[in-house]
Amino acid sequence: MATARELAEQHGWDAVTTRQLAERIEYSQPVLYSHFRGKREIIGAVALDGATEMAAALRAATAAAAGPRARVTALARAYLDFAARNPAVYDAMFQLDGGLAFAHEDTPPPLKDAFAALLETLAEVAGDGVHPGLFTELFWAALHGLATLTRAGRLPPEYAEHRVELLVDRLAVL
Amino acid sequence: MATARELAEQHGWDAVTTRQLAERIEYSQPVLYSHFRGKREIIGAVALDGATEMAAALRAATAAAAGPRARVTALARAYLDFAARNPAVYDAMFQLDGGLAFAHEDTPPPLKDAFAALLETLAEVAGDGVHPGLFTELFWAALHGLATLTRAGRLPPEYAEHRVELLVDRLAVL
DNA sequence: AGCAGATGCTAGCACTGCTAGACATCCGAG
DNA sequence: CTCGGATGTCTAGCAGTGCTAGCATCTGCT
Repeated sequence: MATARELAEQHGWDAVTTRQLAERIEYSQPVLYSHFRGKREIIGAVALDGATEMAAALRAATAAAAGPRARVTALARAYLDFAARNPAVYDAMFQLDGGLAFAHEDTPPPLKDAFAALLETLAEVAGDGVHPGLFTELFWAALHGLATLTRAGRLPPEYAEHRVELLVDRLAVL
Repeated sequence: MATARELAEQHGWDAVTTRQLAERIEYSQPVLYSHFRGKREIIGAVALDGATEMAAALRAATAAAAGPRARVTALARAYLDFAARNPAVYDAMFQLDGGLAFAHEDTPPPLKDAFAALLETLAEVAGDGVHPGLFTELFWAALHGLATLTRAGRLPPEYAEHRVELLVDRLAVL
């Protein structure tokens, strides 16, 4: 898993072939298949790992901020920062097919927890009469859009900070 | 191009192999390479085609609505509707690597025009002192996040409409 | 009639994820 | 002290991928 993640961050997921991976861990290919059902499951494992890490990063960022507005801003920045610093892991979580279930009762705990980390901070700024879960989904979608479009070169990176401020200003009810 | 799009919509982009494609158009593989430099360019061509179509769909939706609020809501619905109805084309535009340039001066006209279609309607609700382009980028990112996360099964589809309403309520200044 | 360019094909390369079957090695029962 | 089975690993190979080199054929101009 660690090697897959490392390889993906260095040369992109395209470079993470079973042969490359096997060579790096100094085993032959079939050994991989006695630990994972296939490449998809390797991606899924990296994704779960990343989800745990992201949840921790989000909580650390919000804990260090005082007041609802500062917390939400810190949350958004931490999210986008995580996506920018760990593009391969972010891809494994949300872009690639890791065979993971979302928004079901059988969603793996790390994923649920990452969503919970968002919810904890966002619930207090959802506004009256707005379901916190729904608000979190919307806020998350906006962050996800910013993260993916920016990294894919679809949005110029210069004004990233302005977009975050606008996002918090408009979405959060303070 | 039409065959590639058809095949992608029916069985996903994974099924769009040069062999499959060649067989469907009743030619051999190498013929594809005398029209396109590679598979990437085929995806790019489908993407450009889709961008033109999307721009038209967005303009048609907003033209039929009266008042800023109705226009923005119609725009958002039309965008998400397009993504839901043409998942393969949407993927070609924003998810896959079609070798297209974004946010540069050499961005292909259809892509610029699709962004312009968003800008036309969103500029009037950006709010005072907010750059219309920046606002459009943020709104677009939110829509993109909703579209991709919903289709990937990351967001439950039941409350899609509520999310759109919340998005318009919060982001647009009316 | 003969040539040139366009147009298409067959065959093949290097790569992908994945698997069957053989081979070693070790551990515990008799 | 032997030996059967479990365990772990490997080599070799399959079917499929994007892409290309090189050869055939057909068309239209001179």
